Parts: sequence; C-alpha cells; structure tokens
Amino acid sequence: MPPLDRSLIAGLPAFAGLPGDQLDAILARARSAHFARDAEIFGQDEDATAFHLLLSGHVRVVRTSPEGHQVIARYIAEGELFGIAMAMGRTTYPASAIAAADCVVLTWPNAAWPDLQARVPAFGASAWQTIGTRLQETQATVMEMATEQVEQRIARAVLRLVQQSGRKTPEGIEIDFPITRQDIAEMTGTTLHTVSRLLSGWEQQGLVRGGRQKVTVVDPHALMLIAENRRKG
Amino acid sequence: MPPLDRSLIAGLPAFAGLPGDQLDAILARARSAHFARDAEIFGQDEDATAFHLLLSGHVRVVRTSPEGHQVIARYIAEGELFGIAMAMGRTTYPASAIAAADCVVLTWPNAAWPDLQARVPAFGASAWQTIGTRLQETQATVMEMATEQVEQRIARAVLRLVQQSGRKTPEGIEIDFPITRQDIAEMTGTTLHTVSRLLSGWEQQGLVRGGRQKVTVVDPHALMLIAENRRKG
DNA sequence: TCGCGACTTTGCGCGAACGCAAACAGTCGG
DNA sequence: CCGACTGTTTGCGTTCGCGCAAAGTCGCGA
Repeated sequence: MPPLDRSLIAGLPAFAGLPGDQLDAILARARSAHFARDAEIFGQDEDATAFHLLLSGHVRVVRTSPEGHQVIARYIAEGELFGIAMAMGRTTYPASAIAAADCVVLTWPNAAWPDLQARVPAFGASAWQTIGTRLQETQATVMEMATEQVEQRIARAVLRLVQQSGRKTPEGIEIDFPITRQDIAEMTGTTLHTVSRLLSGWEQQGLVRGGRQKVTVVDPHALMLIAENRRKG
Repeated sequence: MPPLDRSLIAGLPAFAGLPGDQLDAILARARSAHFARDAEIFGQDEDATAFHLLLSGHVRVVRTSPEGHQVIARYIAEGELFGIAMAMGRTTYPASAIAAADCVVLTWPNAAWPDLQARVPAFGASAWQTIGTRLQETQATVMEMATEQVEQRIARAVLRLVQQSGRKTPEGIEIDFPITRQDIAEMTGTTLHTVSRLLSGWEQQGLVRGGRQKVTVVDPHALMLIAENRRKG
C-alpha cells in the first residue's frame, strides 16, 4: 500500500509547521477510509483496537445506556482526534462513533501510539490538549444539565453546533450536516417533542428557521440571550 | 528544606514498586502542605501554577457558574492527582478545590511536569489513566442526568460515595467525611429539599440512616435496585 | 408520478421536582 | 448550661417538561 500524502494532514492546525519527516512518521502507519452517512466507525464496548482522526465530514459520538437510552456526547469536527480511549488505559470504546455525514477518516492501530508520541512530540501535546478540552466541555455540560432550563440548554446546543459547523447562507448560519430534532434532544437530555416545540416558537419569533434535518440560525445574538436566560436585555 | 521521605508515596498504588531513585525524582520538587477542613486549595479561574496529589483526607472539586450556581464535579480520594488542568494546556483552574476534611497535599510547580513525565514514565501513564477515568466518569454523569430520575441519581451518588470513601460501622457503611444534603444536591443537580425528602423516605424504609452531615448506608443492595429503577426485584 | 416511510408539529393531561416558607434539631462557643 | 447558628425536615402550591396520541409534511425510491 502506497504511503499517504503529506498534504492530507499538513493543513491541520495541530500539525501545521511540522517538519516533513514528522508528517511522514505520522502517516507511516495510518490508513485512510471512507464512511458513508450513518455508517458505524466503531461501536460502544467493542475492543478498542485503533484510534482515529477525522479528515472530512462529521462524526457523532453516542453512548447508549443499559436501558437503551441514547445520549450524544459530542460531534467531532474536521481535524479532531477521536476514539483515543485506549490511549487512556481502556480496552473498549466507551461510546459508538457514527458518521453524521460522509466522512474520510485516518486510522492508526493502537500499537502505533507510543511510537507516535515519542517521535512526534506535537502529537502527544495535541492529544493532551484534545482530552483536556473534552473533559472541560463535558463538565460544562454537566453544569448546564444541573442548573439550566431545557430552553437554555437547547439554545446553547444549537449555538455550539453552528459555531463548530456553521455554514453561511443568505438566510443565516446553518448547520452543515443533517441533524434531526431527536438528535438535538439526545444532546440536551430532553425529548424531540420539547425540542420541536421550542424551535417552532423560535421560528415564529424569527430567531431560527427550521427544516427537515436542518436548522438555520437567523439571529444568533437573540439565541445567546436565551442561553443566558435574559430574554431581552 | 529537607527532602520529603519516600514512605509518603511508596505505598500509593500508582507508584508501588517504583525504584527508589524514581521516588526521589518525584519528591525532589514536591512540597507537602496541610489544609484544614473547608480551606480552599485552589480557586476556580485562578492561574494554574501547580498540580497536586492528595495524601490524606478528602477534597471536593466545585465549579461555580456565572450565575452563582455550584456543582460538585467530584470528590478526590487519597492517592489521586488533582488540579492537573495546566498539564492539559489550560492556564487557569476550571474549578475550585476545597478540603472536605483535613488534608495533607503534595504540591508541584507546573514547571516540574515535563521533567517528571520524562524521568518517571509511570507518572505520565498514571496521569493519562486518571484523566481517562475522569472523562469516562464525567460522561457517565451526563448520561445519568439526561436519562435518570432524581431518585436514581441520588441513590447512585450515595453509593459512589460509600464505595469510594466508606467506613464500616455497626449500623452499616458510612461516608467518612462530613457531607451535607446540600452537597449531595450539588452532586446530582437537584435541591437539598428533594435530597432531604428522599433520604427521609429511605430512612423510614430502613435503607439508610441519616444524621447531621452524615449518611450511613444500611442496605446497599436495596439502594442499587433504586439506582437501577427496579424497586423490588 | 405516486406512495410510503421518516421526520416534524401540535394538543392535552399529568406528575415529578422545584420554590417558598416555617418549624425543628444538633453542635459549638461563650 | 444556654443561646445562636448551621444544617435538616416537612408542607403546600406551582410549573416545567414529559408521555401519549394524532395529524401533518417532506423527500426518496419504486
């Protein structure tokens, strides 16, 4: 199998400015793969045999409880590492990863991890940073769920999505992958009914525009006010 | 200042079996400090200038929202690292650390981190493991908050506390540091009223025994059933 | 082009849990 | 030993958001 081209990762913020031989070291044991929308990249409780980097597309990270409830832990954006569970001493994936849109994914076998950390210090630093940010964000989520109303949580979730994956359109900023009301409900710990009701309300006020598997934010500022629970301030 | 004695940390699981010179390397730049109950070890949003290891006692990690709401992210048990925010690329602490009981804490300046990781591989591995576990637990908390009822969450919180810091007594297993109903409320995202009501109910059924800043679990099995939402099964 | 399935909207009733308020203990300090 | 303070219990009214149910709509595939 021919080695992958440096240009695949040279543009990523985490690896920008790295010498060519380090880029090659990163790519040496990597394989690239394509996943169609809704395909499973790895499954919860499977043996964690590899870790991944998302080159393009969007990935949904989902945890399923023993009772069958699903929670969307996060969406992975382009250039992010994911499925690095084993690096942290775990042997199985704590969640499933599903392609939320068509994806291109770089994959390394677990065994490549120590070598990569040793030969490319920036890689290890980037991984630490990723985990740190994620822990921080997850704890912020806990705070939200503990202290905020459903409406605020949904406003925040939508804002986060457009911030992370927004695309400008004539009508506003829209989330550039298909997302259902059910998905938003599973991000915020509520039901699709409540999400639908609130989005409808916002649409009537002109803050957002809805659509099938689509949300467009027309007035981000007003949404931020809702997220902070001060409607007109 | 005389160097600290190896015996301080030789007994900790994370460092067990380490050669003496590595123990010395760990202790070389460490300082030990005592904190009285309710003392603040570090404060949220302060510059993260050091990281810590709890030798004895219990530490409460608290996040405060801009609106003043508090959430207890976790309790730190003996032998655990905490306040390693900076290791993950952050410059300020994302939460406060308060002594939940009298504590002895080992403290290193941030600058010691890279050196320590290089000279004591087990230290780096232990830190990864700690962060991984914490991320995992925090995500589990999100799931609970999203999908479970208040009663289940409180049952789980109490079980986790006795499991982590339980002490056997004639009446049952009690949490061996002072904890208020308010604290439990802040762990589970509810109010002290609701906690009080539920604990009272359980006490009448003989599952637990309450007290001022005290909880004793009499029937852990029954509590587990509540946590799994199947009362008599 | 038509039909079906997936997604969304909306109404209605209910119940869990909150918020407020007041009374009730332990504990510690003087 | 007493008083004040901090923590706990309990009642009551209210509300937020769920659960169920049914209708509506969009888009894809046959």
